Amino acid sequence: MKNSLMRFIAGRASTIVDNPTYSSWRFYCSPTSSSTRPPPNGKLFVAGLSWSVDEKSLKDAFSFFGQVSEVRIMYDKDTGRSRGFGFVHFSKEDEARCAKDAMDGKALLGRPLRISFALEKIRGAPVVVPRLPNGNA
DNA sequence: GATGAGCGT
Repeated sequence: MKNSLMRFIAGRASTIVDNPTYSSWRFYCSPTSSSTRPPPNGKLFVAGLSWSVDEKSLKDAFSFFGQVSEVRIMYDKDTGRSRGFGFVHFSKEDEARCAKDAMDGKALLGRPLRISFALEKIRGAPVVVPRLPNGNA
């Protein structure tokens, strides 16, 4: 909470970093934004990350919008550097909505963030080819 | 020593 990452998100909140009063944080999150239908999973796909952003920085940044349950950044297996995108899991879908609407398009560590709702990625499950029971291949 | 749209073991 006392990380300086907040300053990259909201530049005007530089004085609130060490203050417990977050009265200046107005993210205009519509509680009932029924205009769009987000996937009710609460998972966010965060791309456009800088290559020097790690998971704890992301979680620290997104924790202001809600309770982040999981943060995953994809790193390259060869170079070990981040691939520039990751995933943020929120406890509530409204918080994910809030974080997306608030952080999408804005810059984190100098690079503009591109947030969208994550897809339903099944772990380790390759795309199963639906075999029709007709047997005609 | 670089790069920059994207959907994950």
